Amino acid sequence: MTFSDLAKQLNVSTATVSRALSRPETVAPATRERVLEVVRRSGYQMNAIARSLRTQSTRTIGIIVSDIRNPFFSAIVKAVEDVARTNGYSVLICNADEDGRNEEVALQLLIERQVSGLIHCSAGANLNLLRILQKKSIPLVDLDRQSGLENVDTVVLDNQLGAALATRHLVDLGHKRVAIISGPKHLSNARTRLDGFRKTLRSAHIISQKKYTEFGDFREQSGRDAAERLLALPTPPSAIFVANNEMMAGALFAIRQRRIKVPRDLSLVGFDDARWAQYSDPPLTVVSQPTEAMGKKAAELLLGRLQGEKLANTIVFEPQLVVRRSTAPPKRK
Amino acid sequence: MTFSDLAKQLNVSTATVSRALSRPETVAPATRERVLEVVRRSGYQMNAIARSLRTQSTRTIGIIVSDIRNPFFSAIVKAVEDVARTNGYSVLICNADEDGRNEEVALQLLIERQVSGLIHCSAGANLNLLRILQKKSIPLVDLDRQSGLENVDTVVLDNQLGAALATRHLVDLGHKRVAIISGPKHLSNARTRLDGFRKTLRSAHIISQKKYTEFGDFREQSGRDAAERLLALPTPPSAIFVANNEMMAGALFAIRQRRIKVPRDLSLVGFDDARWAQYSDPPLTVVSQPTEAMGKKAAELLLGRLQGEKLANTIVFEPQLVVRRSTAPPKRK
DNA sequence: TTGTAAGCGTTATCAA
DNA sequence: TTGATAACGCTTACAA
Repeated sequence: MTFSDLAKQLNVSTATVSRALSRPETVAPATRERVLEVVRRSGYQMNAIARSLRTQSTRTIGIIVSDIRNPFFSAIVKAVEDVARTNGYSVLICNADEDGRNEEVALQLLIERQVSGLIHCSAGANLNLLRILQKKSIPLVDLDRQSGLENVDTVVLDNQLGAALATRHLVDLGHKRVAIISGPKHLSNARTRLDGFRKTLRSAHIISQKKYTEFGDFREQSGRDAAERLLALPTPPSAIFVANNEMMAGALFAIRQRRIKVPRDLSLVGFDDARWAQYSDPPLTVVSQPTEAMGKKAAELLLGRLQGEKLANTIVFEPQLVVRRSTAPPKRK
Repeated sequence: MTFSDLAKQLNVSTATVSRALSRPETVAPATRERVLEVVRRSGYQMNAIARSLRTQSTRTIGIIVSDIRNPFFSAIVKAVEDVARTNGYSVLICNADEDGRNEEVALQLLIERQVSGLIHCSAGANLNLLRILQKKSIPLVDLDRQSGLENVDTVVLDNQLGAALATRHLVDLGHKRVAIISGPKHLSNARTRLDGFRKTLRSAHIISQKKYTEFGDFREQSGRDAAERLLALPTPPSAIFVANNEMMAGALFAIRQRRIKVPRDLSLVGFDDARWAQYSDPPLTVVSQPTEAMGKKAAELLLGRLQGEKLANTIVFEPQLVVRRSTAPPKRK
């Protein structure tokens, strides 16, 4: 059923039907009622595709996440979908699985589908593709990870501070052999965390040793592998800072396999307070970030842009250290 | 940039451009190359909205989940997105948050956006809206929860068996005071689990007592409340079967607050093996379900339908009991 | 206040 | 093999 069917039935023009539905105040009360009544009775459903083509607006926001199974990103998606839906927008979701090629495909797709805006929280995207967005003046917000584009709204955590909080805590407990399982070098958030870690050690006059610096890819398996290597060292670290929750899950696996007691033999600080961190054995000390708030903010910035806001904003959220029971002073030798 | 711009530049008609891109074999090799070359150089991006309007096909699949933060659903979404993307489909995601009204809004939205098909894993939807889908012959697959519609593809777990496995395990350990924290009565999966629980108790000649049957809404808070009530009983249960992972998280919270020792004072079996279940203290005994496989299957059934498959399939997956350390024989009095 | 008609960017039919 | 043109279902000048 289309407007023209309805129009025939009502003996009015399609324009009137359209107006009655989209801008009711521009239609005489009597006709308006007549139209709306028939629309209700017939169960007519607007064709949003046709409308989008005509208005050049899909009211759809795209989101690319790097790993939808990571609770950090589910929380983001939830928040984004929430503000989208309540503002009459829909969400096209793409999962890059921490893989740059998937991300390119996704980006391509979203551009073709004419999304009104994009929330981007994924890997080292193809900058050229992202620039296409800008050329088409499709607003973009970088979330959690910075693409490096100019004049882009950005929502991030103060990762440097987060890492510093974690490291400081370890240092204050008396740890000297402090290791890090960092994220991949091409991601801004990983780099900043590593940076905060190093600076804090330096300011405590501890030399951050190369053998205590491992790199993963933010996924579980890599955390496990990195932990294995660390634990196999002749003098293994007495504390590890793991730079995201997925790698922490992997690290825990390795640690349990070796029957290492946390925190007696090894202190552990994680990044991002996934729910399981508090249920874990022992409950994990972590740097927590306000995930839902970040997602919400990102969506709001995007909507703001779509409503004409000119300037790009950068919002920095504050991490918090949540001390639980995976950290303790090091064993004396 | 549009076909007509390209056409002008190339001195061909828009029809030729369209053909060169969509059905290259229908165009003379020479012109084809010429067209493709210009398309590449100009960085032209197809407008999928216009195409959708003309072809009456959006190649978009909608998914309504009841709680995206629940790892069960993130796994589903991941799997669905995966097979969608590799088949040239996009995914419009809606999060109902276990709320029927949100679900209606979402459904409305997805219909207007002309999704090619819908994967439905949410609450007791409005059957009338779902019927609209059928009238428009938009294929629908029920995942995890059955809507009650006829001739609909369905992917479910054998919930009855799952609950039986869990209950049997408890009974075999010698528990007589076995409680359940069930999901809401209006959800098919909740009902079936409760059913399996009751039948198993009966077959073990244990009367399932009303005071040991609590209902939640599959969300964390309700699990916590239900556990509180159970634990406040004059003779509390010696074992609880919690019918989903979110409510388990809540229950755990209540249990820890009361400093009840699991499994010494209380045995616990959960439903769905979220990752945290194995990291929990103690690691949780759970009924596990092959979540990703279920999501994948659902997407495949949907694509099958879109490719012309006539008959509705029902696929039933098998749960497995994973025994960890939250269950033990009851304390002797 | 309403109607007419053009137009959004594709695809598909038909003719050349 | 290619081109002219209608059509998909809406919105919006502009005219009546």
